[in-house]
Amino acid sequence: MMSKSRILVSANPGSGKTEDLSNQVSKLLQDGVDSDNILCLTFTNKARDEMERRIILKIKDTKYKVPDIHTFHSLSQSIINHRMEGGDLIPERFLRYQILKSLETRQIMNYDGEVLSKDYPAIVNVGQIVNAIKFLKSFAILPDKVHIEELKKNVRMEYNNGNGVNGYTLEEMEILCEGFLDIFRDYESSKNLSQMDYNDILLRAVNYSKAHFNKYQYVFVDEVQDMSEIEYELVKQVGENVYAVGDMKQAIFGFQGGNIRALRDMMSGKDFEKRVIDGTRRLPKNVVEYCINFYRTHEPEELSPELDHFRSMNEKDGVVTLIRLKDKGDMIDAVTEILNKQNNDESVGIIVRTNEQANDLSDSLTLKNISHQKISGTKGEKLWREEISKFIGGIYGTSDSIIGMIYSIYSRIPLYDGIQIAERMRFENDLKKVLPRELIDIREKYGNHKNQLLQLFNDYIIPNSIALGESAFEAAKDVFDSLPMFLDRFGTGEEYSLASLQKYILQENSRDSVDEISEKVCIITVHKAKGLEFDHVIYIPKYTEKKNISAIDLIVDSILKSNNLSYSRDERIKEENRIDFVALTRTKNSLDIITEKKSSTRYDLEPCKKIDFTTKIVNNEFVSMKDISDREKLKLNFKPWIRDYLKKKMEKLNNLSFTMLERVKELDKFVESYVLGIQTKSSALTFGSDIHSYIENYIKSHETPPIMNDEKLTRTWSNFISYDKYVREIQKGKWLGSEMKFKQKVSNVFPDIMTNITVEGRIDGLYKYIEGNTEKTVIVDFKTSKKVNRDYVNQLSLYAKLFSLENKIDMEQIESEIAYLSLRDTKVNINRIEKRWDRIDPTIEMRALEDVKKTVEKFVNYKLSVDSMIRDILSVRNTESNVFIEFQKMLKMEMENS
DNA sequence: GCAATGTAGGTTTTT
DNA sequence: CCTACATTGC
Repeated sequence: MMSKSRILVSANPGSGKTEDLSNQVSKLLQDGVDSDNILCLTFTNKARDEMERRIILKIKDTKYKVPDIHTFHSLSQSIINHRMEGGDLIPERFLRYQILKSLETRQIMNYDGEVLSKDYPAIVNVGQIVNAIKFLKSFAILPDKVHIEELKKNVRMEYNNGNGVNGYTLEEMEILCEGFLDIFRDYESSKNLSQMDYNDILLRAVNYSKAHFNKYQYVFVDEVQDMSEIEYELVKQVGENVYAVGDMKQAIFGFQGGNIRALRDMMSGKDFEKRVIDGTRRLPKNVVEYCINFYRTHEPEELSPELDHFRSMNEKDGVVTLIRLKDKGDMIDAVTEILNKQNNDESVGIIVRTNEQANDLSDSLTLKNISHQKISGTKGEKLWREEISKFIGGIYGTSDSIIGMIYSIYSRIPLYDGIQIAERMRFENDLKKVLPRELIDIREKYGNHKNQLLQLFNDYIIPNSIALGESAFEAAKDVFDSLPMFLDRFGTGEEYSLASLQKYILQENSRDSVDEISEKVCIITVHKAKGLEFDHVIYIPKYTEKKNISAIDLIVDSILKSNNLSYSRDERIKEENRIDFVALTRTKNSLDIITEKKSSTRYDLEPCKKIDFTTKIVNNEFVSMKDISDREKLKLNFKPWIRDYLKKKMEKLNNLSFTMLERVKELDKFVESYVLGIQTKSSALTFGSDIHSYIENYIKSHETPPIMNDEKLTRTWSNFISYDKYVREIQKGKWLGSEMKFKQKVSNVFPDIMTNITVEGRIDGLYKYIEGNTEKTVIVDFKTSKKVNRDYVNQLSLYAKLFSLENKIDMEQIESEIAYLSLRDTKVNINRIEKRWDRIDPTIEMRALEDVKKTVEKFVNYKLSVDSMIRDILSVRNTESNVFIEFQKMLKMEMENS
């Protein structure tokens, strides 16, 4: 083989890449090359095992030793170990937590930790930054290679060319650039010498092998199209002769640094001898034709000479079917119908684009009793981490967090008992009198979260997780494994707190998946399906055309650019085509593509059969695995109580507040706060109440607040001072009071609502001024919200009405004003906190009062007819509250069984 | 016909 | 989280 030292083999899907590699290896051995001089490299452990299996098969009857077969990471690890520089792999949770901490303490964004941990794509969040850091490091870019002025210049250029980021001003972006660099630095310096992330392993190996490392004579690389810049570097350093096999059309790991540029260079340059493997054994004729057509249609510019060699050596014709759904909800029925037609002995791969799709589909198939396997991602464990966090919160915390713990699944308290306990806790200070004995014991025994945390996991959380099922156990074990590193790093000093521990626990982690395919029907993402084949494939794509670049992507692109590297937006679109190509080429027989009709044109190519599918069954309600098992359990001892409880609870609620009214519009929150008694306090709330009490003291007794060392507090306060100036000097007004409570009968406020309940409001500030000959009274509500919100008008309209009734002043003489003291109209914290005061227009105010009236009516109706409330509770979707879901589920069952 | 309300979507993929 | 667009209600 090695007439020339570097060979690049282009191999179409199913053409026998691994087979070719193992053949070449055994040929070398037969030619007398020593095993020790040969190295095989793969990307995944799975591929490594497969390669080993094939080679052993080839040489099993010979005297040859199996050569080194490594993944890129295991090779790197062995190089590092060789240099006595071994280290610990840092859990990704650590990485994420570190980033969250930097984002928060440096106040880079105008959001608090909870929001920054979620993946709202419009907001620069932890997930985006993790990806960015990993991506940059795959190009060997560390903070010292980020030149801030260059970076900003590139960003400015994009903005000047009209390629800015939606929702971010140039000013924000420039500040964000600095923020990103700070976070990157924080992250790198947070690790000690022995701690490494995946990219550190490669980076260190490259550096060490540069110094000196015994080269292998021959290096074989599988899936060469997925190689990142540093992996390419490593190959060049460890091997003299290179035999690389890959397929550019299957490069789908660009997000991970998979660098098509390296492959393009190899293909176009003269360093490598180019070869192509002929034919495909896997794919039947029609599928091959379809796939060629697909690639040529969507990538007309791409030179892919190996496509001319993409010929089926499979005697079957095969068939491609495009199933066009009228409605997205029909998908499960389409899948079911296809599965029902399958031969039970043959394997079916249901290939999806995202883990979320995989989870949803798997749950639906379970509901239909269709046995299958889901090769899962790691994102399904969020719920369990939340439950662990809530439980720990109550074990180590006080008051409100104990109520949270009572409702957590780990307390093992049934919902009914939980409600009773939460109720009693409001009047009873002695926990021993209300909490179950076991929880009291746990609080006492493991009461110190610094020292007994791991023991608590050992003794209680992990055993209980086992009882809760596999995914609960996986989640708990995963959290447990990553705790020592947290305690070691952050467990000392002032920054250690229950809150920081909970933040750490709530972060996602990525783990190696070890799933082997064992079922005939298998749900799998495209990326995991790479390298696999099935008798039949059902592909459910999720293709989205529109691509607005995100803030963090622009920064990453600009950093690459200033390092003379590039990963263009075009490349992102091309990768999407390749992802489809990989999915389409996994089948040995038939290929079914299921897509919504409106987005089907992309796949409407010859040769394919087209079917328009509409389901006969209408009901496609989402129910999760957990629901099913719980339901079964609950049916065993079922005693209806929720309806009565809700009724009683509603009967007791006889005094409305504005917050309560707001919650009526979001019943999940209403149930949480007023039925279950769970009060959540956010940092925004603390901030708001601090400011409000400063203002109260100032208005009532001219007290000035204590020295503030918080930027946001200081600026907000200074905004209040300018408002005060405006009131006294411009309006010539006089403060009359602050924090004044008013209470009225609802039937006084809204005469056509027949009820005995009352409504209450608290006015933040009140002043009067003279206009012409009339005295005007202004009621003021101070807001520390980031944004102007038109709902506030409703609140003020109600308060104005309450005030006019209480003081028998005509509504005409009352004006209301919203004073925003802490407006931040940007996503990035540009260190500016704006102010504005809105005098409310009387006509708008009247309309707003009508709005309030509707909500009050709704509330009164709920009190009168608990069944109408139940109906609405049952129709709530998309809630984030686990307890509410539990409540809803129980209620539903109760209603169905009564 | 317009306002109020609901909901999708903003990629996402993983050694 | 925030916006844009679709659907529903009066």
